[in-house]
Amino acid sequence: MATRLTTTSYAVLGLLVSRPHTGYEIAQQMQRAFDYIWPRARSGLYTEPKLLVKAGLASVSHERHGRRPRAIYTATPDGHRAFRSWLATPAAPPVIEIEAVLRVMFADRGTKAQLLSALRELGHQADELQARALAQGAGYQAEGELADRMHLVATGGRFVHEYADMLKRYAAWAIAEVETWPSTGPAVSPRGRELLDEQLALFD
Amino acid sequence: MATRLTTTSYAVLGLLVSRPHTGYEIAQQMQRAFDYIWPRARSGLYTEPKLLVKAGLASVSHERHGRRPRAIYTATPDGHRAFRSWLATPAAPPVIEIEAVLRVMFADRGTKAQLLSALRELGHQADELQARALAQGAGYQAEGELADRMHLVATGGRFVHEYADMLKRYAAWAIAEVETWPSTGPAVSPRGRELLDEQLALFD
DNA sequence: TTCTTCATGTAATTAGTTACATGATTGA
DNA sequence: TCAATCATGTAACTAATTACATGAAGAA
Repeated sequence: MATRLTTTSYAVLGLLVSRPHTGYEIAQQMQRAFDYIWPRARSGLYTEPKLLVKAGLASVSHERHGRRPRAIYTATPDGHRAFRSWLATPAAPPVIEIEAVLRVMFADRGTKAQLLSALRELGHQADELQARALAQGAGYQAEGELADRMHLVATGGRFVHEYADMLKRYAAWAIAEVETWPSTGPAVSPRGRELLDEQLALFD
Repeated sequence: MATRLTTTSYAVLGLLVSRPHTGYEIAQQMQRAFDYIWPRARSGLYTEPKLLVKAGLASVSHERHGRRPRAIYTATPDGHRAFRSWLATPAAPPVIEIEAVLRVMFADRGTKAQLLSALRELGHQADELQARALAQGAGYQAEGELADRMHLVATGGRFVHEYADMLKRYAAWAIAEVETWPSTGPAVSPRGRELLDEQLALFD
């Protein structure tokens, strides 16, 4: 029976706990608020609330939107309870996927120019991320709906900012470092030893 | 025909390009070197090289290990070419999944203690990550096999270090911030406005 | 001999994505 | 009335995970 709920399910349930949402509103909120730290494809978000209904954690009512049906989901008392007990469980550890760094590790198979370009790209992506997050933060300043959750939005938003900043700093550092190499090949290996030692020395 | 290769496939191909690997060695290397930035379940890594063979990018030879068969994979000339042209393509943008921050955003549904505990947990996870990465870095100092790729390993390793450091700083900051709140509820909303303004001011 | 760790995979399942399709609303 | 954008989903596919199973080697 009740197939185990995922973190994504709980994120959606969390939205329904505060007020009823249509499918579209769920998709929108998930992207606006969580896309930076819990990215999911929009289309999949339409199916999540159905699972919650099947599990008894949400209820649907169907309205019409012109001639189209539209579903409105609300958390049931069971849903409220389930969400509260989820908050008491340990959180999944952080996960990252950074292809640019994978390319760093394989850079000796390619050219220095390719490596630099991957790193510059990473820097740009971080810039954009930070800009988007900033624009959104500014947007929240205006709105009333989130007024009493602003401390939480801001505390979450700070993470995104710090993260993007870290990416930028790393990209800049790596670019400067690689610039000093004659190539990505084994010729630079004395520098490799230095780098490694330097890094281990960051601890004491 | 040839189903499109994933980044994971190319990571495995990258290993085969430098020398032949058994399935076990592939799994081991992927975990040792890439688990921090490109995590994949061990068992799945055994099937990746089969796809490469099917695509003509690798070849297998079968040895016996006692009575058990064991496959040894090597990149074909096509495989070398394919890997080189992959290096010329743009890298996928970075992706993160940080459940702890999701819990921050929903913290008004739970207790302050729960939020603090999620944040402390994040801090510990970052500590462990950094410790593991450090131990591994130290391991590389000894070995000879990687000597001529040390500059790359160190440059990639630096990322992991910076990333873990960022997590630790954020967790510490957020804990200190939340400690000043009477609760996670809406009562603290003036502080919310301050936090947001502060954040927007980080740009100028 | 037995335990542990190293080594080698397969089968079943699932969470999530891509691609597709189309209705409704609003403003020019 | 046309274009753009807002809104609402479904179907097919796939990358990846979990769970399972077991042989080989070395140490005690």
